[in-house]
Amino acid sequence: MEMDKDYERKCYELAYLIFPDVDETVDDLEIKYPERNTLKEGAIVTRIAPSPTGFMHTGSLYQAMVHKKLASQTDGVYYLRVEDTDQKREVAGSVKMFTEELKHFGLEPDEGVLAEDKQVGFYGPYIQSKRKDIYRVCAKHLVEKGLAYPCFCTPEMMEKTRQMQEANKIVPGYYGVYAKCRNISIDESIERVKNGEKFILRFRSNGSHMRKISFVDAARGKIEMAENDQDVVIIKSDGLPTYHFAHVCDDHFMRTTHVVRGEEWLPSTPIHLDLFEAMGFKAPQYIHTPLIMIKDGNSKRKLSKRKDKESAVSYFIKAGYPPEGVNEYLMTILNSDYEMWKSKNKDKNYMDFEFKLNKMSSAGSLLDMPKLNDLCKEEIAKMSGDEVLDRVLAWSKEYSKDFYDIISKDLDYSRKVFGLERDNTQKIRKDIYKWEDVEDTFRYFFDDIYQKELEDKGYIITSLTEEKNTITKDIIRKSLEEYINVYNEEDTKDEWFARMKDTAQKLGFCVNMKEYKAEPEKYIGSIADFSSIVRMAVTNKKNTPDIYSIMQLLGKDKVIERMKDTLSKI
RNA sequence: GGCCCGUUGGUCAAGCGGUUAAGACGCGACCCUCUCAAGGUCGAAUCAUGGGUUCGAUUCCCGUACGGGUCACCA
Repeated sequence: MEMDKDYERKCYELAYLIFPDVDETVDDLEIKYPERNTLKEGAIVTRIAPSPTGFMHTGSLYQAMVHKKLASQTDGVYYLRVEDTDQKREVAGSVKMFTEELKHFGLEPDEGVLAEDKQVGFYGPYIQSKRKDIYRVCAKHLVEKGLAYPCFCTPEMMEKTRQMQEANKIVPGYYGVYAKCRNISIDESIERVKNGEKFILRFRSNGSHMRKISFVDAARGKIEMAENDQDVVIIKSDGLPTYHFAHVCDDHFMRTTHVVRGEEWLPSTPIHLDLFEAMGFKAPQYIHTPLIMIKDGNSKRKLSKRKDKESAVSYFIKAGYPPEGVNEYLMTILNSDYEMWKSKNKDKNYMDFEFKLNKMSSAGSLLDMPKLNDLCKEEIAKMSGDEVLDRVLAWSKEYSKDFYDIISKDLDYSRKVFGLERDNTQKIRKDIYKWEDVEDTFRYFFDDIYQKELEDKGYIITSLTEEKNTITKDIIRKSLEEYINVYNEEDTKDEWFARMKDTAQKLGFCVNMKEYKAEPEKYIGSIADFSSIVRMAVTNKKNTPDIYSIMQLLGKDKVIERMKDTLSKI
């Protein structure tokens, strides 16, 4: 009894020695950062917690979607907290990039760090390096309770212990008898701190590896794991907390109800539960999301920052994937019944969908680029020509300046180009899924690009002779010569095609595809071949939308000029 | 290696003890067609494996294999 009182007193003495300037208490913080009572029952408070490493992972976007959905569905709060406790890895400008990228996808938070210089909310500061005082109050609390202690071990000593443990096949780590500083007397600790010896702070775990704990993951259900028995570091030598400790303090005092994080955190959840209990805090609900994988040879692995360009959200922005399409894709891998719902609610978007935690898949899914492309294609197909132009303008201004200059020269013309087979309701063109490809798809509409391509790659029309030996250079020449004479810009589409057929027939082409297919040897080629000659002469492309519309857009002079030019090169 | 999570066609997946095992992407064929893209019709293709439990297992339990994650003063 006497001893306990004495020990208790010494813990306070030690706490005071370590934190002489901390006079706030955990109870003070409880009052300063009260529970969010204004929220209605069942409101979910979530947070996205990026580290400012200059890189936003695609997985973070996926999680941002979960946060946004959960919070908005329950009239809760989704906030952003910057986790910058590892100052070595910090990259300037990260916060700006992160918030802008979230915004790009319409997944901006409601609270916390909303922009580089903008924080909103009563639970701040929302940047961990600015919350040092809070962690110190909490750490002091643990020292006072005898639940944290100074550790004087050097990295070299730690390394030796680890090697010994590995050699002897003992569970590695700092715990039990291997936790040297855990087992020194409180008097010695006090003495060594007084002497100015360097130390860090460790948690004193009372857990045992032999016991099991279980908790309910809101997406995966009950999970059973060994209790934590590691005396993890809570305050590092730079005075900042480790992730484990910051998570516990912040999510408690920011009143987070649901912690949505990647599966890689699952193994350390017992540590967090242990810490929550030690602090006397109620633990939040955990949701561990599956990792996004990528195919690597015959196996799959986690998206890697170094190897996979798709691991960075910025990749999708730079390539000009429409955010709507990316979001659609994320939803399909996020909630298993989304695609079903979507097919019944084509006109609605993902914000109208009721996201359910128990419908979350727990297996890591492969990033399926063809599927993403398809979804993006569908989204772009919904846009009008004007909208496509606006988007291409906005994208190219940022990522393809030359192209931007070219298309903004004559906006009326560009509007018609991008409205091609798009504004005429019935057959909507679906051949673009990202803005990056637009320049190549429409290159023949813009003289500068068209000319450059001819110089670089040459005239592809001669390739026709290789495909079909009846189509000789002579035939191509005759076809163009003939067609130049009869082309009439005033023709309606039907008249135009009749004229095409007429010309083709005179030269020996078959104008009826069925007849041609039945007896191809009777003709030098079909109307399709003749069309190809015209198409290539005008666009230098094998495949394009309807040539009539293209010719109309280009105008007679240019059409004739291009055909003559091609003629001179055969 | 210890611990944890996971495993239905090539990919994403529905299913929650009895189904001809949905659907989407991709792939193939055909149709439409001036070429593509699109659209239409059709098609090939899946319950990792061995034991239980049960009248009956894709579904429940255990083992095995395989894949992934994690074991820091990084998050």
